[in-house]
Amino acid sequence: MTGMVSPHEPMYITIANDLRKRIVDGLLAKGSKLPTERELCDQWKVSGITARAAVDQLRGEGLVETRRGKGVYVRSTTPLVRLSPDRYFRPHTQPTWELESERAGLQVEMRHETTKVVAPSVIADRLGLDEGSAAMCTEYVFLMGGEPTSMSTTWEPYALVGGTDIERPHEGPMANAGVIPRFDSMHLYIDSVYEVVIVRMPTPDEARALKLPPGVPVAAIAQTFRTGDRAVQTSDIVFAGERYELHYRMPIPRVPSVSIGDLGHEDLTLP
Amino acid sequence: MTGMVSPHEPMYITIANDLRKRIVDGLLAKGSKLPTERELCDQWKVSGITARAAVDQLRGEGLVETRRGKGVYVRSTTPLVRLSPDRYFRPHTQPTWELESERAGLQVEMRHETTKVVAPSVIADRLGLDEGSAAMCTEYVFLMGGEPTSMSTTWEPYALVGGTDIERPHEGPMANAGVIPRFDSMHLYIDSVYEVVIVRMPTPDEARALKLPPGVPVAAIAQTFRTGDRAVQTSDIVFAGERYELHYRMPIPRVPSVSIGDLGHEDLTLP
DNA sequence: GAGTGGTCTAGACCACAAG
DNA sequence: TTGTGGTCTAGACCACTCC
Repeated sequence: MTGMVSPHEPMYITIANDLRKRIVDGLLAKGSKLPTERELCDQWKVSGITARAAVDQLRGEGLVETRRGKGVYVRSTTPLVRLSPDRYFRPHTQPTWELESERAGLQVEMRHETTKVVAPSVIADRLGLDEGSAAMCTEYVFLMGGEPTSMSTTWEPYALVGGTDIERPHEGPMANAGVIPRFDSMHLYIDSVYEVVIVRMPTPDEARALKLPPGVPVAAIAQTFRTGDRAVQTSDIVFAGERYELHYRMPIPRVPSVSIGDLGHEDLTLP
Repeated sequence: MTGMVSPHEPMYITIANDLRKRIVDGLLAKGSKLPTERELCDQWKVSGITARAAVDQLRGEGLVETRRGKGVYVRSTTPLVRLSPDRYFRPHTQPTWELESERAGLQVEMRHETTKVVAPSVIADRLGLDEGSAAMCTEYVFLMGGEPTSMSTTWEPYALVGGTDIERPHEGPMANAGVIPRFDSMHLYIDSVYEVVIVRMPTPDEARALKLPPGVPVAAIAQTFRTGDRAVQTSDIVFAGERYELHYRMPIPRVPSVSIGDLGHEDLTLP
């Protein structure tokens, strides 16, 4: 009686396919409003729950976003920020996040809080510290255009920074400088960074902190800066998916195992 | 009469919170079965659709997986495969995917098909070719333990490989060798790889091809191999999220802009 | 107040898995 | 055959947004 389009294809899939086609074909532009659920009920002769299932389907694909009391809107999926491959090169007077966000033309804000803690065991492991060692821990929330887009937690060995000018990343003469010039000022010259990226759905806490609509994934990065074999800083970083592009450029040595070494992978526990 | 836990908290959220706690506390182990929807209805005195909403919530968080006719099961979220930072180093007689999957102790299978095509404009752009240039295009599906885990499409300029021993990546003397030794054999020595990673939800096509349960995100990578400034191969790669860890190790030059160059980011259109 | 999405009821039938 | 999740009905009330 309704569509009966194809046997075995649920009605809500049919409706979702129709809406998706209109989105990818550009008939429904980025930011535009979809038919209301009640309009879908009338047009397709289905119950509210079926119309809703169609919208849920598209939301799960990250194509649309629902706004209570307003409607359903086509999401913009264009990444806002490029994390460039030269993000760790010197000169590096501005921290990475600030450079990158300004490149995207967005107002930038950072909230942070530094405390002295006992390093959690996975962190002690990443920093090459003994169990129970102290570390300076800084928690960050980054906002772009007023919206939170990433959060991270950074640990530095207290044995390295305790009692120095850079004990707290955002105080003293190197306040707000990036990690590289901060350690440069201690004559600890960072020469490599190791990153492990995984893709997953956010925890409810992360979804709340990053104001992620349902169905939006995140990239979680475990990052460690080293000078030689010594780890000087490690971080757990969570990015709102679809807002960031991560760029990597890696040289490929002409002969086996030069310069970067052949240390194999690292075992990093991810957030 | 039911839980009445807190005002304003929807019942399905309360149920989802309870189930999530039992999962993260380990009371419900990886792979174990959750209460059936009907059991949840009885235990919480709610209708089926509410019990279902709770399960949908956890599925959207990637915590559980539904199997029709069987039940709801706690997903294992441990990544199966590490893509190591030395994955592009020489010697490189085995292709990357094979090395990495075997490292994970899984049987590996690759399906591929190579055709000569006119390079799509975004691909021509990435390869530095004129519009309408020909390219050799290979489509891959990779399976681990019988399950598809990633898919990719690779393009190489026909002007470079056409009529040579390596025109088709899986035929001839260098059949099934990795991209680096293949081009080595042509005296084209690849010296850098550029990768752009984004995180997003799969398209319905991708979800079907990779057999992804609803709510599982993917990593999409645009990858280009170069010898000097000349691009010799570019790929669009899609990984099932939570099955891969991407590892990167990058040297940080002691002085600005050495060795790797300071070419800035690249504009790569992502799949 | 009118319109929107969010939650919910109390059922029903279907498709699939397993004994 | 029984039990599971998947889809669906025809309503209802609530919370939020905008006028």
